[in-house]
Amino acid sequence: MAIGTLGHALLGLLAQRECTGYELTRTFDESLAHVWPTKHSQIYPELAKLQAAGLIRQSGSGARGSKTYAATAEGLEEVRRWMRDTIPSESVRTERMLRVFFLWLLPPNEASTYLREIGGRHRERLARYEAIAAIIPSDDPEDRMGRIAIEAGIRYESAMADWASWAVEEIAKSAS
Amino acid sequence: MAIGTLGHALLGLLAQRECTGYELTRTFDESLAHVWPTKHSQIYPELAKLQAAGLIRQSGSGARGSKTYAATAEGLEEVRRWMRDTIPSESVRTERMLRVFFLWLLPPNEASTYLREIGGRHRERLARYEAIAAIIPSDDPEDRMGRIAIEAGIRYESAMADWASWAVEEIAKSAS
DNA sequence: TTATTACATGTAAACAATTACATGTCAAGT
DNA sequence: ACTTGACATGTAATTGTTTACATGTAATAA
Repeated sequence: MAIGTLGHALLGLLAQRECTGYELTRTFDESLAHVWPTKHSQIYPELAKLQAAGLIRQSGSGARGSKTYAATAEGLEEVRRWMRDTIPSESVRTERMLRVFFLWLLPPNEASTYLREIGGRHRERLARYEAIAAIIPSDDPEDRMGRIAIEAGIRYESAMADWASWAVEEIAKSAS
Repeated sequence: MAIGTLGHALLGLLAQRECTGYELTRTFDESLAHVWPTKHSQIYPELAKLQAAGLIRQSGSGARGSKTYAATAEGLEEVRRWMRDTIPSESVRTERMLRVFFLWLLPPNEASTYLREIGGRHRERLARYEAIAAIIPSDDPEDRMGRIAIEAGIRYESAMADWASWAVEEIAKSAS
C-alpha cells in the first residue's frame, strides 16, 4: 500500500492544518489543480488509505457528516522524507502545448485563433495570480513560500501569454 | 472505441509523414514527451486501435519486422476535426511544481537546494531547445510551426530558470 | 565468434485518474 | 412549505498510464 504523489500532497496540506475531505477538495480545485488536478472521488479513498497507513488520523467531526483529518507524527515524517529523499518526476502533461505541434494542420487564420485563445486564457490566469500575490503580506515569513509558489505561476502565465502573442505575429508576418 | 489525446497525437505525427511504431516512440521520447509522456507499450496498442477504426493504414513493412503506418483520409479529417472543433483540456500536471507548495516543510537551506536543482534542470533544457532552434531554418515555411513550438519551450524553461534563481535569492534574503 | 547495442513489436499486470452514480444535510430565500 | 445551492461523503465503472514481462533481428566492434 504505497503512497503516491496525491497521497503526499494531501499529507502536505494536512501538515499545515487539519482539514475535512471537502476542504482538501476545494484547496485542490482552487490552487493545487493548476499543477496536480484531482477529483473528490480520488481524494476520499486516498484519505482512507492514509488513515489505514497511520499517516493521518481523524481529529474530529462536524456538521453534515464532515470529518476532520490531521497528519500524525508518522505522516509528517513521511511527507518530509518524500520532499527530501525522493526525486520528483520530470513529467509534465499539457494537451494545450501538445496541440501546438499540430498547428500546421490548420490554415494560418485558424492557428492564429487557437493561439489568441490560449493567450487569453494565460492572461486571465495571470491576472488572477497577480491579484492573489497582491494580498499576500510580503513581510510575513509564514507566507514567503506561498509567495514563491504564486510567483512561479505568474512567471509561467506571463511567459506563455507573451509567447502566444509573439506566435500570432510570427504567423501574420509569413502570411503577408 | 473513442480516440483520445494520444490517438490524435499519433494521427498528427502520421499526418506529417508515415512512420513505424518505433519511430513514433522515438519522436515522443525526443520531443513530444515534454508535453505528453508516453511509452511504447501504450503506442503499439493505440496504433492497432487507430487501424481498426480506419484512421491509419499499414503502408509498408521493413527490416526486423517493422511496420510503417500512414494516416488515411479519414484519419486526416479526424485529426483536423480534433484541432478545430474540440477544446483542449486545461489540465497541467507537474510534480516539480506541486512540491513547491510544500517547500515550507523543509529547512531553508534544503528548500534552496531543491530550487537550485530544478533551476539547473530548466537551464539544461533551455540550452538544448536553443540548440535545436538554432538549426531550424527560419525562412522555411514548413518549419515555421516547429519554430513556434520550440519557442514555447524556450520561453517556458527560461521563465522557470529565472524564477528558481529569484526564489533562491528570496529565501537567502529572509534568512539574513 | 561472440558480446553489445540499437532496432523493433508486442502483452499483462498494476496503478492512477476521470466520469458517472448515489445519497444525504443545512441554510437562505421565496 | 418549498426550492435552490452550497456543503459533505462516498462507490462503481471506465479509461488512461506505467512498469514489468517477453521475444526476436540486424549491425558493429572486440
